[in-house]
Amino acid sequence: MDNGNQLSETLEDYLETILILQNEKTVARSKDIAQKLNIKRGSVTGMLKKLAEHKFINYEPYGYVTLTPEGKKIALEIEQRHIFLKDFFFRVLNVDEETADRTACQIEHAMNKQVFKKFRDFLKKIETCPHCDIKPVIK
Amino acid sequence: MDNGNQLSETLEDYLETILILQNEKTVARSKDIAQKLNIKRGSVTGMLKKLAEHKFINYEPYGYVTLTPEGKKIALEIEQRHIFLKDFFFRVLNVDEETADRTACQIEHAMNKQVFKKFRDFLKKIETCPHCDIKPVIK
DNA sequence: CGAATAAGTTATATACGCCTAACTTTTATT
DNA sequence: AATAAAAGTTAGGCGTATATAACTTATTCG
Repeated sequence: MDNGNQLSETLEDYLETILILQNEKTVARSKDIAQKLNIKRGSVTGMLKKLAEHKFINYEPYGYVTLTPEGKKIALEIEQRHIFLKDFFFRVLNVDEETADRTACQIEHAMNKQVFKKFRDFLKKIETCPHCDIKPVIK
Repeated sequence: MDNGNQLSETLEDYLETILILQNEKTVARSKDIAQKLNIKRGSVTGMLKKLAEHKFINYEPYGYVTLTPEGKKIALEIEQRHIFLKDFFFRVLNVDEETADRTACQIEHAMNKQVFKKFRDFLKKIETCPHCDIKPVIK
């Protein structure tokens, strides 16, 4: 079925994870990707190949994984949504951190750019309201 | 993998659809479920069996499908979230209706009861704020 | 350096949810 | 009632994403 060039949630999660690992430890390793995503090492390889086919990552067998500019763009987008949404659930709605994180992780794929922007703008607007007294969402 | 008795998004969608069809046409038929979910008739049968195994629906081959009390409870829950979320995206955030609906359809599965309640209470609170002047979300 | 360990890969298998096509049952038509 | 059409089912297949286990390559350390 034609997915309109749209990445699956799973592949988006891989890109996000690779970005986080790059930031945390300078390089993303297969083992660490597996650990973050809570899957086995063996399952990672095939996905990396798929991401490489789409030119979202640079991948050499037994080598380190890095994001291409295109991959990084997507990863940053997803990461930004994740951070914002988690913060909203955690700080504003007062959901426990683990649930906030898990919920953000799913919703970040469901909101497209347009919807996310509108949601962010909406919260920006009301967070300054003295009457509502909303705890600020970290930008 | 143990899913902790948690229904998949897909099965939740089936329950929601069956509920909607019951309301629209008094009975849910395989053909209409397929149409609503945008899948083929042949794909529905297996899922109905699965839902019947879980005791979420009453299912007899070639018969009508009805929700069990347990199934209805879940369906109502999901439907409620859908209506609320769609309305939020459509009326409050001013997202186009089709996108609002599609986004709600995904997020309704991602927010658990606790998170959804907090989100609803949050919006209830700010929608009354004269300063913010939020268009009301229909209850 | 060379053996042991760690990391990565490959092949095979499984679960899920969909499709298609052929078949069966039910319903409608005359 | 007979037959055609509609609805439902079944069997087999596919794509995605995962697991396991055996194997290969890299790294570490005595």
